[in-house]
Amino acid sequence: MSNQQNEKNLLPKKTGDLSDWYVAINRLADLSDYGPAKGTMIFKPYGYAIWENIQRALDDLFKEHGVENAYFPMLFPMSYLEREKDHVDGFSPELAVVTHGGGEKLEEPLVVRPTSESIMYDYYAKWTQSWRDLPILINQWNNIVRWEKRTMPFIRTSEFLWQEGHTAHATAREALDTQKWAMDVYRKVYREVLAIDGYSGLKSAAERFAGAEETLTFETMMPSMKALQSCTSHYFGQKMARAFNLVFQNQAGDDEYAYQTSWGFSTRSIGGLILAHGDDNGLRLPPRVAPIQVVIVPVKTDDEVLAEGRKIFDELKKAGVRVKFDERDYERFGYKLNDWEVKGVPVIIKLGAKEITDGVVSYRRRDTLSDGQYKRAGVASKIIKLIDTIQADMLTESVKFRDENTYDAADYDEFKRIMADRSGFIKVHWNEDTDIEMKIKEETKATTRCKLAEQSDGVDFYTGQPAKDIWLFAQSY
RNA sequence: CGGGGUGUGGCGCAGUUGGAUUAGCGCACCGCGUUUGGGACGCGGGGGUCGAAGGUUCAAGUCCUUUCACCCCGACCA
Repeated sequence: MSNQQNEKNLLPKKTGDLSDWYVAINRLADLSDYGPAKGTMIFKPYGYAIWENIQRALDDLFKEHGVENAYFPMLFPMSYLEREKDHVDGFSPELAVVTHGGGEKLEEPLVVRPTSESIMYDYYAKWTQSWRDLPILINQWNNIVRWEKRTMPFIRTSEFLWQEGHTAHATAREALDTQKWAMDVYRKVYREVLAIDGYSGLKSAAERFAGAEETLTFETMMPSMKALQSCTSHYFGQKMARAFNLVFQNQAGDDEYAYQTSWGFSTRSIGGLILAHGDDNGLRLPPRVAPIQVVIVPVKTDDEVLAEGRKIFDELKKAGVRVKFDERDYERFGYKLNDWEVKGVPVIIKLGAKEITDGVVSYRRRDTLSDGQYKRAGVASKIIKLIDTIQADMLTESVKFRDENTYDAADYDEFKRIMADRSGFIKVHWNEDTDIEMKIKEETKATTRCKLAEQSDGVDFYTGQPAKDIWLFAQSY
């Protein structure tokens, strides 16, 4: 933290130095801590609980689709990565390599997985003979190490957690459908669980995953107007299968390389969540990811209030709400309210003698900071409705923010003006050209985020030539 | 990897320019009491050897040398 404030552990303004705010909120909301080695982080219980909620949402959707979980080793020989040239070129700059084990130098160094395509596909090849062995639909929840030069808790760390799904199919169609299915799942979880909307589409050749033929991405807008690449889904065609000799005999009796996909969703999403929804008072968690959805804070911890608090607690718990009753008697009322506000709990119930006398339940919504009351009788169903409303409102807010900061640019001058004046996302007609892309990056710092699915007749904003494709540009995180 | 910065109780910092009594402050922590409808107050406590190593000096947090680490800004990335 840079300056004076924090006399009382208060949070800096989000509208001030975003980096200060981000670091402070991680500490004050008890989300994370720095690890002892550069770029590593500790997921504290409250932060990890958010991840568990995300995991559950994704995992359910994967399994519904027939994807099974498995686990492959974290260490494998360097030679595995080297079997696909683009793949190793993409990852070698950020590899952690184990050269010694048991006090002796290893004959062949082992890499700590930066992603698992190579080791998994080698085994897929061993397991596959016939078209009947396909598809293979495997996911793993694991950790990944990439030696990042510039790190930030959750957003980019040397070690991070994610899931990586890896599939092999008998046809290109099936693989492409799977690639798209995974992105649909991701988009759904971002929207419906994290209450964050963004843009999805195909990456340009320059921004594509190392070794992939096509990469689908979901790009979300952060308050700095920078884009956060929030998850990706790749189509490999037969490229990886060739490198790993993943061959099957098709129904006609011919040998054929399998068609493959991989897709990943990482703990970076938590960083996006913090940045997208947080405000000057701290974290704001959408109810579906919130480890605690409702907290009951007693004004005084006397017997009457405690008894009533426990009753409300039981009712909400029975109704399936993740609820906490803050019975701490060594902290004051005001302190506790602020504590839960910083932690982003969606609904705070304030319980005192007044409420008991009047037969009501007072609450505050964290998202809007507005207060309200319900009749005591049947309060659980009201709270559940409130939780749904908050979830929906936060998504609406996110969509609005995204749309309000997305601009069209007819030509490069306008493009440059927008980037310089207010930043944001820019939609343009453009014919993909890597040289032009590089030039734009140099001049404006903006890069292509993705090619949107929509198409229309228009003119290329850079060259003035006819163009159908609509591309999204922004500065990336 | 380039540029900038910082290492002093758990956290945030002052002290370093011009070396010198037992190294300070705020928050946090412990005890007691008074408080309690939006981050309480009083009194009393505990805790650091100044990132590390070496050197100069009668004397080093402060000067010199070396070294390590982390943070921020850029190029690379989920």
